[in-house]
Amino acid sequence: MTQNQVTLETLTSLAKRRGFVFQASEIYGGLAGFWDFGPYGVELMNNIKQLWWREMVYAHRNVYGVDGAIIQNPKLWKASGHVAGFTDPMVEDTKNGKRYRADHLAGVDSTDLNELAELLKDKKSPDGNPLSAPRVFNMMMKTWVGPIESDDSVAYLRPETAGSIFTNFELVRETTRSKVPFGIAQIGKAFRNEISPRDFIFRVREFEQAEMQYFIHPDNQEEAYQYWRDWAWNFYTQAAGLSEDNLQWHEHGPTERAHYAAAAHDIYFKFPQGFKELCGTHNRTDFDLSNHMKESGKDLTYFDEATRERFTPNVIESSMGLGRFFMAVLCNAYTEEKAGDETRIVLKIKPSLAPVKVAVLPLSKKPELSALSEKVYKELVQKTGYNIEYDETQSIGRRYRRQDEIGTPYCVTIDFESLQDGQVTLRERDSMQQTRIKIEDLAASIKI
RNA sequence: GCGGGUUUAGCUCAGUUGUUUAGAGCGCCACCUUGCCAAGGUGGAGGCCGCGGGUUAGAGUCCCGCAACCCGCACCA
Repeated sequence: MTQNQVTLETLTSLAKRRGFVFQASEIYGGLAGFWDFGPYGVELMNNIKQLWWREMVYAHRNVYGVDGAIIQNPKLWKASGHVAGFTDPMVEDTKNGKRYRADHLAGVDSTDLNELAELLKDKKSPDGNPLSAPRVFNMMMKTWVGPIESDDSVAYLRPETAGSIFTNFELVRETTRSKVPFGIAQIGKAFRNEISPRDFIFRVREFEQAEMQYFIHPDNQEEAYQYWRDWAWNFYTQAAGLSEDNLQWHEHGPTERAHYAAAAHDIYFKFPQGFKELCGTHNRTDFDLSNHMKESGKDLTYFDEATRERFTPNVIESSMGLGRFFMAVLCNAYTEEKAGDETRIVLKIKPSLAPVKVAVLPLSKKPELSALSEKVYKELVQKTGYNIEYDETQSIGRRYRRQDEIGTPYCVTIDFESLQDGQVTLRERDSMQQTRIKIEDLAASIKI
């Protein structure tokens, strides 16, 4: 058995062939950085979201969910630092086209193009070539609200979901009558004009995040930071079933951190292209609430009745890219093993995450078998509520392999004896073990 | 965004120095098979050869532009 030897090509090919992920607007040649989820992809993604939501929101009695708008008042992104931080002045080497941060080359912390142009006037590129004039690169996607495109109506598609959590901090606290510490969680799309989308769905321009902001007393930073780091590790290894061998910690150095973070610990996953970021636990301090107070003029401080103390809550963030997690789940599950002379491809995915839980497979297309199989199928759907598939085409072996390839944990086969004895064969994905059981015991025998 | 490579069936790929109806394996569909791990037989569907322009009597093949993907570089709040 070789596990996690999957290449990016194998993964992309499987994802398309089996209906997990398609290139967005493929018939028009696609669009760099955008992907669509197919029938099995959307099931897997929904299961992933459900798992995270359960472990994050339902498992913590002081964590609440919200679902914010993608487009917010542009002032929000000014306060969050994204208008400044996401807009980088860049210069180009005029000979070889290599691009550099103008402020880095000039050795100043400035986004003023005139100032940078002046400072870089006589500078050469690291390769000794003349530089172009500095230009602004904006990573935020722009749009216009209302039918008239003017500077007044410019808005941005959110570059991260967190923004609306901070703006709703006070409303959520009030409506849930929460005391600090408490958390607000959100799953949703975010958009960034990445310069070069890469590596399948790893680096994309439209992506989905699952993140939670935990509001705490400033004295509790260490404790909360540690708690959410441990939570993240347990989530991936226990709840999601990722192998510990495929995960490692990565602590951000001072130059790596986002503009808002005082400390950052990422978990990296062993993707086909190497160990790369899967999720992050960041200490955002009071950066966000303080800036929103400044920009909005609203008071977002918290008064602790017990200690008679007023303070600006600090924030520990737990965030993850769902597309990356999706990819990690597939990589972690992908297995090739020998079955006779053939290579069997099987996604050893956690049953709770599997896109299809059970496949009902009549051994023959004879009407009397189809009738019983349809009945078994319908009853199973009703009793379990699972996504269940019905397949009667081609040989039984082939149908098993189809289900293996999408990670279906159970197959039920119905034969002519079933008509007599009311029993069917339940086949388990990983062991390929078969057991004969009564139809009425079927639903209870399926362990997800 | 820069440099290099690639793009032909759902997938993986072959197509010679330009020439008539563009191929293979796998996959898919139908029929046969009381049939349990990609079996076999027969039949079938599926390609404007990435898109657009050009050269030519004639282009999958040569030239130009664009797009997407892959590998480096740079970028990654």
